[in-house]
Amino acid sequence: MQYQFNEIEKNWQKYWEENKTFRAEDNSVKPKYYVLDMFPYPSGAGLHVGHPLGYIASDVFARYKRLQGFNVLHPMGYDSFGLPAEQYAIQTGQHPATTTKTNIEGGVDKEGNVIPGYRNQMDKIGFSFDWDREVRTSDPKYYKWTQWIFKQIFNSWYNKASDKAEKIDDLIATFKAEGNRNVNAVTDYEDIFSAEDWNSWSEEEQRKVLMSYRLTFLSDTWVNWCPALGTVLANDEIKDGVSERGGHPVEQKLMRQWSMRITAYAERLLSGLDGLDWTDSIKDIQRNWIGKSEGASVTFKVLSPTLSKGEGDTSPKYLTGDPAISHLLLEKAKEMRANPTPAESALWQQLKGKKLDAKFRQQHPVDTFIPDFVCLDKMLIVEVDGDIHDIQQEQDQERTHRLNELGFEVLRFRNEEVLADIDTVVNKIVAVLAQRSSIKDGDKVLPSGKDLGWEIEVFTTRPDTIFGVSFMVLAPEHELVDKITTTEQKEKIEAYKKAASLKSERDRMSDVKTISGEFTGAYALHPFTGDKVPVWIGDYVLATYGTGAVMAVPCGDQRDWDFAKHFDIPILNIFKDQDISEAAYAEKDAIIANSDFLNDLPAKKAIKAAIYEIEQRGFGKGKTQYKLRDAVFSRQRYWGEPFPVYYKGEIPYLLESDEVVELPPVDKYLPTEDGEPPLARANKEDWNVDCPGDRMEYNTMPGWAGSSWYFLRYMDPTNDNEFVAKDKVDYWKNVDLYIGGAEHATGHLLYSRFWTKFLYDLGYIPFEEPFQKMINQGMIQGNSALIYKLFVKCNVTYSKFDENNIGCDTGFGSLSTKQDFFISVNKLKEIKESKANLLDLIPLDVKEELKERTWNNASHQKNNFGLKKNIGSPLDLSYFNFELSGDLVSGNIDIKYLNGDKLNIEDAAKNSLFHYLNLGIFIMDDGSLFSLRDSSPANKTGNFIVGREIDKMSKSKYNVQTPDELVAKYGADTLRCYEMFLGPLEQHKPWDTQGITGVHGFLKKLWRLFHDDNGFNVFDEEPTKEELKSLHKTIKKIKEDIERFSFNTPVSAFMICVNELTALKCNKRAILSDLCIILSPYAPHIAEELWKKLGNTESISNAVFPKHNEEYLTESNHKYPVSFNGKMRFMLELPVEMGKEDIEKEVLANEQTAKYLDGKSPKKVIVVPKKIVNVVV
RNA sequence: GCUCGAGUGGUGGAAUUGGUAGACACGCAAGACUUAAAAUCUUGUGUCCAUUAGGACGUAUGGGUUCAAGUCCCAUCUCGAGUACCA
Repeated sequence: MQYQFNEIEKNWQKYWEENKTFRAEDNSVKPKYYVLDMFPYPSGAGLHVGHPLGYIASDVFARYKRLQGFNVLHPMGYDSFGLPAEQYAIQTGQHPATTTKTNIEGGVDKEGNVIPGYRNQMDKIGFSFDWDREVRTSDPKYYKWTQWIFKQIFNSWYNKASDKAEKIDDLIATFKAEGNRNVNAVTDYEDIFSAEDWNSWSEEEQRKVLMSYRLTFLSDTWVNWCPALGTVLANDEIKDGVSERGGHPVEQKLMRQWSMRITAYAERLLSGLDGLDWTDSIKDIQRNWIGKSEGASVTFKVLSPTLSKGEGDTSPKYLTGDPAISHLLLEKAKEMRANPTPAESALWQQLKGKKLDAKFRQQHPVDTFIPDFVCLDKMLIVEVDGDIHDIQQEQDQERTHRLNELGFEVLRFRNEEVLADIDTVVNKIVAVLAQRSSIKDGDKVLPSGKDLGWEIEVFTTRPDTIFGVSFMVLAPEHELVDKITTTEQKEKIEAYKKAASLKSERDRMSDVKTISGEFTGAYALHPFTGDKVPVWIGDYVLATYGTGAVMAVPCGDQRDWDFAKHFDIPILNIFKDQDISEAAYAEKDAIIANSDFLNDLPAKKAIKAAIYEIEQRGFGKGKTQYKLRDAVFSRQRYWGEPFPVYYKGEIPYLLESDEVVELPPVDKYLPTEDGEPPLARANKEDWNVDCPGDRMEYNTMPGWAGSSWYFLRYMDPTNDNEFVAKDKVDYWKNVDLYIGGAEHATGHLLYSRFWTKFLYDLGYIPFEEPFQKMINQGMIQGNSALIYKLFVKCNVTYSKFDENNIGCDTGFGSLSTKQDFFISVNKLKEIKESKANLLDLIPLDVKEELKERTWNNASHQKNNFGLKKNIGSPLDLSYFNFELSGDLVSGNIDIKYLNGDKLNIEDAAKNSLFHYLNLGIFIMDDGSLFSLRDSSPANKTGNFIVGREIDKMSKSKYNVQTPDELVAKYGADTLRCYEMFLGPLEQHKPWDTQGITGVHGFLKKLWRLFHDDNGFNVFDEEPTKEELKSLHKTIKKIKEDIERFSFNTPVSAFMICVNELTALKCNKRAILSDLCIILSPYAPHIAEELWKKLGNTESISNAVFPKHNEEYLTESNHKYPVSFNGKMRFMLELPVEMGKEDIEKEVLANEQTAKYLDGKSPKKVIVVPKKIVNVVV
């Protein structure tokens, strides 16, 4: 009786659907288990054999868990918003909803192509999905809740104090009551405001401030703009500088965008990884992406250009007022001098005319102020304050602070003090003057001028190396560059900036080797030593990371070292006993030297000490920095979730109603002429909601919005009141096993962790991580078929010279053969190996014909020259020259025309895509020629072998293998077992159908165990010991293998078991029943069929996975491999319970032992009971 | 460059904690059945030497630890993935 897999599989698939066999119960006494596959995007191309690989593995596991008594949730749905459907809509004008539906449910597209439909394809493979829970992200019933989550995020801020997201209402209450002074939030808002400030602001102003706190916010951001796709892309959607989808160029553009403040979660996203059962590689990728670095931020003061020249400007400057307002200041000063207070007047009498050995000026403008008295040489300011100063102390403080920054010391006296005891006042001034050095004495004193007060803030992970700083480098885009550059360097700096800006992102990335930079002419002050440090610009410093500036430590950083060497900047060595003459020493294990208070400390301690000291002295602080950027959340696209947002002017508001905002109809899926996103084409009345403002939001959400929370919706897919009911999410909790590709490491897998943590913070779900255990299935690669074509050309060159040897006519022409030549790949190899010319493959008469034709073709020149064919050389006066050449090109051919590596030429040529095969001559593997036009197929002698290449499986390579064909030919059970049998799930492997016959044969063999020629043939006899051993050995192995997610080895185990039982001619019910159960996760259809034939009425998925019985596995004897010096020589069967000494005796007594001892006596005998014996000679 | 992973027959791969390397399957070869083909079945199949008996060599390469290494350690090479001037 034959194994009719097609019929069996159809019947059981129908049975499962009708009986809802795989429905998951929301409330069950059974323990829960949640098995999830990554969300598929339903493309028109349908599934290829690579897609179901993960689904089969998860299905095996889900079915196994059911047999183990778990209530299993194993759902499937579609991430159905996305770019391809929209691109297709733009091309064909069809609504993406229509094509998406066809891609899922099957049908015929506009061009008449049959679309199989994801659902139909999956059904054919016999998955145990609970289809009642299917979700589609593009369904308004689904995206209603995506919008709802967006609203929650909009209405939240991140409280660093509690380290979680909180409601924005609480923050507003705080602002109202006490301003933001005590708020510790993740925000880009830098100012401090009071409750009064807040309450005095308009709603618009308040909303602007709140925008800086919300976890999703609108801001002008530099984004990756892809002109070809007409939208922005997230960092993870770009690979190698081009868009991941389509490979289009990407440029930087400043746009007003929604962003998600994922950076608030950077630390938790990082630390959360530790508890996850994911591969190290994925964790590493995420760690890398988050990019945490700890260190310090340090501020360097910059010297003014005058001093920076090197020699310094030592003469005190007379004009110290802000040049921008100098005329105002001078006028005011004159006015004040004319009307001094009595105290001012009294003091001036003591100070004027160098009475104190220092020249004082009265009412002299400095910066934007007019202090009462100034000594420019000693940079001392003396102020005499009246009563008015009692109520403006804050302003005075600020003024003093500013003047201090400029290098001035400020002495303040009160009116009464001066009038009461002027001598004491003067003495004080004299004392201070004596302490201060003259500006002429050194160049470290900052001269006055508006150009001061500049600072360079840098971030460093190695504050311990701060004494090794010998220069600083700014990114060419750094805002200080223009200000600090000296006039001498201006031209060079401008040229460098221009060159750097012209370099594209890709150039900058690819050209990391070239060292370039330019000196600004300015110097910074080392905060510890006070040394002058030259400030350079260089494009190895990125404007977008950190502060866009670095303190360069050439001895400890290779890039700084390279830069210093290249520009001949001194390299200070601050490491004890380290040679830095050839390269920088970047390891953190060195001892610090030449570094003041850091000397003799190991790096780790030195880092702490340095940060402490930096903080103490107030020019920096310890800081942690992340590479992770806030995630851009707007797409200028149609086919995505609309935002529940409208605008009044420029201010966005959330729609208050809970109603879903549906995608409005539009006339075209293209941007408007003003460059607005497609949704701008919809009028206000086209939307299903009332827009209370000026307009709706025109952007849509990115692809990752819907997929960031879909695993929650499966728990409660039809709930109209909540995104998921509390009791359901409390029961199902997070995903126990997640199977999918590793390509989402920095996208979906990071974003869904972010949203999960957010929903957890707000108390909606009871867990913080969405996917506890994850397995990344490897890619199944396509095995492309290549056909090689040789173009044969005859090139002719000719030259004619006149009597004076001057060329008067030259030319070039070429003709090719009438037919192309296709070459069997083995012939190509032969030629290559023998290093012969490819043209040797071409028949002589063809080459002669081509030369002849080329000669005739050149008739005009020929007659003109009066020359014969093939004569002449460049030395002759006039000549023709012929040359044959061959160009080898390869093209892909559809793998369905292959039998092994042999091409079925006749069938392939019938396909319009490969019509060119009709025009060619095939050089077969035996060297014979074949042409579809000239010879009949019967005359064909050899075979035509194609080249093979491992590629990504894709339509354009004609190497796609669909599961449907294989299911039709071998059945779903065979496909399932074969895909698992191919190798470890995680590994990448090329697809090859050759081995599938072996797996198919195994299922046929299984079928024959239950049947003979007359039909079903199973008896109730008592099983033998061997039969029980074979079965229980297999039960044990299957359980162990599945539980450690080794999906390939069980298939071998089943084969071994079936082979053994076949050899034993076992047809006993007790054995075969259990075999059916353990096989059912892999081959569910045949298992169900045989289970039914065994007399069971319920589905095998309700059966219980049998427990193996150790008793059947233990044997009385063990076959010991006996080794001599580790080399296995013979086997010796001994009783299991025999002790070590007895085994040793037995082995040494054995006659074969004598042979291997070769007369020597054994030094030592190692006996491992039930394992091995090793004799050391 | 850095990080992670992997290198086992002609091929996919197995060997779970150091204990018989190459299970299972493909492919190939020979044979059986058949008019023939397909299907099916049987046998063989790491490499080399040897008629056999048997032996030598073998898990990318070179060292090491061990009674014993595909497995552990060190160095090197190759391939794959991620990332890329991240301070």
